[in-house]
Amino acid sequence: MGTVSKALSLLTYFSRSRSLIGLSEMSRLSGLNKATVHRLLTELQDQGFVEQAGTGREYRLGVAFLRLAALREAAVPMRDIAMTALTKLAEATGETAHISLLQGSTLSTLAYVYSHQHGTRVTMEDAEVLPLHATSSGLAVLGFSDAGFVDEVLSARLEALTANTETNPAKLRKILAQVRADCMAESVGNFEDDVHTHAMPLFDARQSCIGALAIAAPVSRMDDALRTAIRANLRQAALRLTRATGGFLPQSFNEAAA
Amino acid sequence: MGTVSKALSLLTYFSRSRSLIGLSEMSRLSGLNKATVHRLLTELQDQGFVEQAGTGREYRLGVAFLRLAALREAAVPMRDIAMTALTKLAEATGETAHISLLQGSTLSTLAYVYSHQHGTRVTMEDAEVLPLHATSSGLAVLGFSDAGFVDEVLSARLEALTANTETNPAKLRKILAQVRADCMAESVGNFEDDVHTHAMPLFDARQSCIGALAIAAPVSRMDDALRTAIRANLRQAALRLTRATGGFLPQSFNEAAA
DNA sequence: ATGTTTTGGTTCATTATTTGAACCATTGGT
DNA sequence: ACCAATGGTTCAAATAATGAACCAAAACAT
Repeated sequence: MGTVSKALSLLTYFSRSRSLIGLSEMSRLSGLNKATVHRLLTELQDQGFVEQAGTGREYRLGVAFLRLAALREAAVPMRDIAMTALTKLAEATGETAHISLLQGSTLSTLAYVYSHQHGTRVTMEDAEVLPLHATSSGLAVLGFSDAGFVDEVLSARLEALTANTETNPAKLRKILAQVRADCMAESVGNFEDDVHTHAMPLFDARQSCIGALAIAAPVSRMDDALRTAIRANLRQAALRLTRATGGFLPQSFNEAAA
Repeated sequence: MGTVSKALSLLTYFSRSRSLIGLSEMSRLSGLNKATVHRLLTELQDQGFVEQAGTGREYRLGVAFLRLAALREAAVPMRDIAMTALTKLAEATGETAHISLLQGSTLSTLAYVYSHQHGTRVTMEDAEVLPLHATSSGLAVLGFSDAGFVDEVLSARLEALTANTETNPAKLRKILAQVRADCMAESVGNFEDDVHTHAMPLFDARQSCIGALAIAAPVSRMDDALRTAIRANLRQAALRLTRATGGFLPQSFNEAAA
């Protein structure tokens, strides 16, 4: 594994619940020698990608990400376009709309918008990590990812997060076939009880799946009319979002959507 | 120079006006061999830090920055806090408020807020690059940066952007001494004609200066009352912003501010 | 107060990775 | 049709990275 890849992979150990990581802890998480981790983190720190904070001089993500994210948004206003799409989706459906991006073998929530039409709603958190096998967003992504990646994900230990979570790889493959046929994933109580979600994949300029757009609603509100509205609005919004951010739909998606 | 540093330094060549860079172009900009650049960019691409787009398969910043910026904001909501501070500053002063972060030897605009109290205003652009020697933000940063960095900046070729731009290193050092005494930088027509700006430095958890908070107004509106209001509001907002994002003021700043 | 464990950090002989001149196929310009 | 520039690849030689062993300080347990 290249040195640059090693350094960048250290960044993936940061999460919402683990925003500060010490040197020894990072060594344990990554399996790399403490001296190696120290050197890699020092190079990341010199360029502002991590910084030290906290009492024990733990590391956290640095301000370079804010800067470069702003630069990336100036070039491809993906988050801005996503916020517009999410707002419209939330208004049109009355439910929570969110977008997440692929990070390794998980999804990271980029943004979400709540609807205020009801007294209850499905809640999200910034940068929340979503598993691939147990969410509609994850299934949408897997449905349009290359076979090697799907194999890798399905051969890992799949955690049952609710009584409903599907963890049988053969059954998941069948679900993925359906996702490909529908160009949409649907999930009921797989990740959280009483939550019914729909998701569609998003693609980049090279037709690679990079994330998903999703709508989450309480099961109790999901009648046929709501489901039809969600499916129609989500389809339109996801296709528009991929195109608006300079992405292209893969052939397999186009064929199934026809 | 370490391999990781080399790879990350490639990212700094992207700018608002140069969001797509081809392999050969990046080789010329960085002075690195084309094969080396290709390998470094490939490793960055594998982790989502750059992606290929455009007709000639040029590279641009990737979606990983959006994801990790969201994660960083979840941990230290600096941009969120900054937007609140900028909004208040713009309202309190009636002028354009903005925040920029240090990137190498320049500043990168992170966010800005306009006031709508007047028919005219100083305008900004997302991710706009600001020079250090010719802006109040830059002078604020230099005033509270280590001597080696100041030497490096002042020994480079300093561009005269207006007839007013100070480019004499000895004079600039005198200006920096004044910035340190005032804990604030002030600049009239140095970067743009007819624009009067004030800026204060922002610090990180290790007391390093990482950027500046600034207010820009047309020269024609800058009377004593406005100047006093700007200075008071800016001082309060900058100190609060450093503290709210877990930063600490360096000793030199505390002594001068007393 | 003392001893133990764990931490962040450093060193340098050894090992692994990176480098870049030379090359190739394709695209763009004249 | 020819030339220039592009993105991309190869692999012997060169350079950087590695990690076991070590250190001082801090945290923890008694």
